[in-house]
Amino acid sequence: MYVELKHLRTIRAIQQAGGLARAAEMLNMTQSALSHQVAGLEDQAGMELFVRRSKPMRLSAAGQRMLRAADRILPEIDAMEEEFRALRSGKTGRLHIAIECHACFDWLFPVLELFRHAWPEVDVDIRAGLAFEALPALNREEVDLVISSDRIPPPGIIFNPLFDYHPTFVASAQNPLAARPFITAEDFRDQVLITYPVSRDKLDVFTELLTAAKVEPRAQRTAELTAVILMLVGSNRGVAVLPDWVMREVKSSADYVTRPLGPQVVTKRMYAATREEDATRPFIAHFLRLARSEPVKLQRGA
Amino acid sequence: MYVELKHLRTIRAIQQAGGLARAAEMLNMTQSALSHQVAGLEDQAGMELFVRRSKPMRLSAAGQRMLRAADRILPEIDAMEEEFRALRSGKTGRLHIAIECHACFDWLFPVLELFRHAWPEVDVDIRAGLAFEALPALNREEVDLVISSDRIPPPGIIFNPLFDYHPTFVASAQNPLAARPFITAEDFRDQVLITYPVSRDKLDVFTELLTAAKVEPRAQRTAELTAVILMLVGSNRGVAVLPDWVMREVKSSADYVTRPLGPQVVTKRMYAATREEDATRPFIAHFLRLARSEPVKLQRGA
DNA sequence: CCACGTACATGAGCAGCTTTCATAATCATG
DNA sequence: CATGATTATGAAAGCTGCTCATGTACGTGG
Repeated sequence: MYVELKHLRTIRAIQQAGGLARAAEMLNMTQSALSHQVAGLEDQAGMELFVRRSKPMRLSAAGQRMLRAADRILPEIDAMEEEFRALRSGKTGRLHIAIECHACFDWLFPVLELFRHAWPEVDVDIRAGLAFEALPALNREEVDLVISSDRIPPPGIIFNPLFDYHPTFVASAQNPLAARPFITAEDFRDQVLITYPVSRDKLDVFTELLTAAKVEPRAQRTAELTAVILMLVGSNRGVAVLPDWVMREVKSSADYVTRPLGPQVVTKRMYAATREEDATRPFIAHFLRLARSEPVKLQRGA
Repeated sequence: MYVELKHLRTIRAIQQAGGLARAAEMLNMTQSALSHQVAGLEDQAGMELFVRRSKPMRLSAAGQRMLRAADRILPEIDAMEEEFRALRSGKTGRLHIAIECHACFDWLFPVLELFRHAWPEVDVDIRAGLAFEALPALNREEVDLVISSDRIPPPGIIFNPLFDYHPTFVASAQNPLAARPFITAEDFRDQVLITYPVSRDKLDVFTELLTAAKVEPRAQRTAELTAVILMLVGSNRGVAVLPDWVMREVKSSADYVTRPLGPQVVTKRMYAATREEDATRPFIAHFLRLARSEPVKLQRGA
């Protein structure tokens, strides 16, 4: 038995039109074509789908069963086609974001909150892409946008610059390093360094400072959440290097000191990687605009 | 955009097979055919449904949306086809019953209880067909079986005999007619007659007795439920004529008397009307068997 | 780095399904 | 019983969708 949507549409049309001739008109075909089609379908089904005893042909019990399927399925198809139309016109789409940078949650949530209101039809999701390689996933269309620091863009991928930030040293006010105007690699030798639980090539403090200087901190411990890291730092259990925008709550507190990395200030750039063809889509462009303007407000507010 | 189930099957197959070539094999067609089809579908959709950057072709975001539709719709189609197979093999079907006879609930429920266990897959329903003409509904396949007393079968309809019964007079033991050995038409002149609220041509007491004798009872009042009629009779508010099988509870009570209609005993036959082609279907035949044997047990138990 | 294998795309040709046209059969009604 | 409405049927045209043959792109191992 090989059913097609065509058949379901036919069943529904005959039911609605209350007769084969009228239904044929609804479907823009001749009465003859419909008659042939119905005959074929009944052949497939192996039974009569219509009662012909009364003249305007009516659905039989089996036909009514098929109508039930039609009434459930065809609206789903219509809904899907509607979504595709919206997708084509650019009013909707999918924005699944992978972040390689733990601290980015801080500015990403406010940005997404704004985005969500502007593009309610877009399917938004975040995947804390720590477990997998985010950039290849972009190519496979498993995700649509990757938040990442500077890297070499693979072919087909564009790195859209968002904003610059300063990886900033933070310690307890009790820590001896609080006396320094800036912090150098050597200063970490005697410190417990608290970081996110990711590989060193994704941690600014290593890529920008320690790896090049071949300095190993006294110890390293990890915490998942920014708040936890700051708590540990506050109780002088260690020091950390975090992007400047997460410092806004801490700067006003007397318990903490924040210092630039030095001697020359380290500046990094945050990027949103997208597929080449997506970069100009209206809602992606809007997201990029938001992701450029909102985080700097946090940085200023710091 | 003209989607067909074929396309949904294709999407699903490519997803499951993880590639176009393997999917083509699954669907028993050449790789070329599938490639053409996918191209056509993407043309319809107006966008790429697959990512071709990585070699085994994968679903794009839009393709994943279509896969979701496929995963919802195709199982429904499979289920329907399964039902049709069962329908063809006679293991299942529909048994929507219309009853023209109020008192028939009494024996119909026990019969359906037995039937339900034997044919759990058959869709059973009762329509208290008092509001509409049941026999034409049979022809239109709105119902599949009509419980009815003797009539002239319309063409295409078979009246399957079930059992014989005696319309029986019932009155309070206080009623003067309790003294009579049998009840004649004339006896109703002074009585309040309690009946179901249906037209006289569906009431045995009229069709078999009063109409022919041109006798009008002193008054007629109606009640929907058999139990209510018996209650009214028990308190001597009137008399009634009911099928013998409903008398079983009443006969043992000293409050009631039951008497045959006379002088010669009136016998009627109950029928189950079905469409000609349905009469031999296994589950219909089984229902008929049950409807022949079970009610007589009630009659004997009376 | 080249040769080869794998995976998908493309074009031409053809078979078969679907539609149309013309007409017949059937049914309901006045 | 004639008439109009509704569905069925058969033949022929047309088009869809398939296969075959071949091309292109990508990755891989010698």
